Amino acid sequence: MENREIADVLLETADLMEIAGDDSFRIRSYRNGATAIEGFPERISDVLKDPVRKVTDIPGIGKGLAHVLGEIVESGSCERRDALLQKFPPGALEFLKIQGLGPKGIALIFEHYRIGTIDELERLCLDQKLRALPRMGAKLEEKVLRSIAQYRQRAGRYLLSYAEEIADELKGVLAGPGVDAITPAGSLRRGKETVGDLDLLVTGPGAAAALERFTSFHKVSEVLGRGENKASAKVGREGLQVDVRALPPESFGSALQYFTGSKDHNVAIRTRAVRMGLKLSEYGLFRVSDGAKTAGETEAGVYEALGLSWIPPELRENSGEIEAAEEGRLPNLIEVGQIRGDVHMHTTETDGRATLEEMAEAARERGYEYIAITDHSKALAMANGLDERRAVEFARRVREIDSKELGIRIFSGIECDILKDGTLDLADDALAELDAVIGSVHSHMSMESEEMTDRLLRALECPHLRILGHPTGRLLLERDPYPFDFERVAAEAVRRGVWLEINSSPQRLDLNAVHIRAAKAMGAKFVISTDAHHPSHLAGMRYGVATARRGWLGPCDVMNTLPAAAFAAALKRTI
DNA sequence: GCCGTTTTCGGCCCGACTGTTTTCAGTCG
Repeated sequence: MENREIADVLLETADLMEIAGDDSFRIRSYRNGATAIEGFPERISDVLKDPVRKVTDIPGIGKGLAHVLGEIVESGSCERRDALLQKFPPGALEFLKIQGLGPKGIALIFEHYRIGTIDELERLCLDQKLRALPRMGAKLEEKVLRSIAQYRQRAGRYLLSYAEEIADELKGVLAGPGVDAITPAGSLRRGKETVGDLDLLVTGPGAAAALERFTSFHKVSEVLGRGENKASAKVGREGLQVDVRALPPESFGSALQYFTGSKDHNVAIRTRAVRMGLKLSEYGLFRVSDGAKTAGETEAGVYEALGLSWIPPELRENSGEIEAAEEGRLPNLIEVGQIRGDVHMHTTETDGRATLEEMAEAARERGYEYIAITDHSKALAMANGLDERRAVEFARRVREIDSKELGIRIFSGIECDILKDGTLDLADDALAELDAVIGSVHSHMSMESEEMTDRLLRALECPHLRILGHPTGRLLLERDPYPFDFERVAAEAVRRGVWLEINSSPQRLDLNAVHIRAAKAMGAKFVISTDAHHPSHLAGMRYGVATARRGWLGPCDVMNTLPAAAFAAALKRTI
């Protein structure tokens, strides 16, 4: 059992405990324990097996949780969770994802109505029965209905990072004698921020045996179908659908092209083929006149036969890439290796889980030339945000460490809250002391579009602001972006020389590809950063880079591809 | 439930908004 899965059980238990009204500090301990386990470098199940090791040596794990961990590794659940699942209907945990309903509200609903599904909750709102309960009213019913609609929209989708995790695990399962290659296709290959299902292509004489291993994999919860060339199954606790296809080498290229999509891209490509007297399917590219096969072994060969240069998967959305490929003007896309520094990260000074030194060391190991330490500002009280005095003091410490030559340049910075009125959370003279100021919205997100636009425009007026952090505030599968006039804000950012962040956190990926491309057209500059709260998060850079590629960005558009000295100079430049 | 220690239990992060009240609980970040 992976640490991540153990952590999920703990988090789920904590959620249930919250509905049950358990002690809030005990609940927090469960959450803290989950965080500790998720970030732990070794497998907890191995540590548990080792008679010499003690899980209680992990900070945040005491006697109580050690016992719970044993139960989880043993059975996949724990007594407390099972008891709570008995007490509440199975849909209880889903209810927590509905905005406006918290644990107290859910408990109250369960007390009065026997419901257990989102559908029944919707019925309750439509029948105006929620308002009969204390402290609930018409507005809440509306809010819940709106939220249910959003919830349904994202149901059945998974974060890119999660799909990648499952894909990596399945690669290990599928690998074996006679298996030449295992290639993920679909939206995972295109680097889309969320993924509906997973397509894995297997080639080689051992492919049939690989399908067998797949369907008997212990994390498969339900086999949906199993034929000679294809197997489908639901995998993992979340039930992600995975299709594994065995392919002959002669049609690998056309199959990869076909299963990578997107649908729109493929429709356009096939239409193009028809116009050329060809027919494209997953089995190959064929001449209509005599049925002869003209391509199919490699993907590049398929595109070439259609008069196109090979199109990077991230661009395949039928949004101009085919024309560009035809005219030989596909963009030179940015690559992960071109990023020279991560310029948005947190430390234990606020809500990060590693020290400044640990983060710097991890960044150095990744081969970065520089980083910026950007902890939170005071408005984010729950994160122990920095006030002016602490911010300046911390910047001094950062500079001291920097001068000690850790083998990496460290810029002092802050992720400063953009307050409700658009002013920044810290005074100008304090911000002036810092190398890199990111401005981000973390509160008052339900403003009207006009007000939010004004707020962001006002923030851009601050002369010290260098980067607009996660500009739309979305949380994937959780919270929609706040509404604002993106064009106006991007134009103003360009005018003032403020860079737009592409936040690589897999829960954010903010800006999205569409905004990136629009902003680039307006002349915007970007940074791609991870918002890391732990050394392990630094690896998330690839998601941001994938998103940037989907937005057609090249290395020249991204400031943190600059060498340290040039980046430092760019930080200083003011309009 | 964890931690730290003043070794045996007290402290653990909190401010602000929202919709519901008629003084504030619940939710959110």
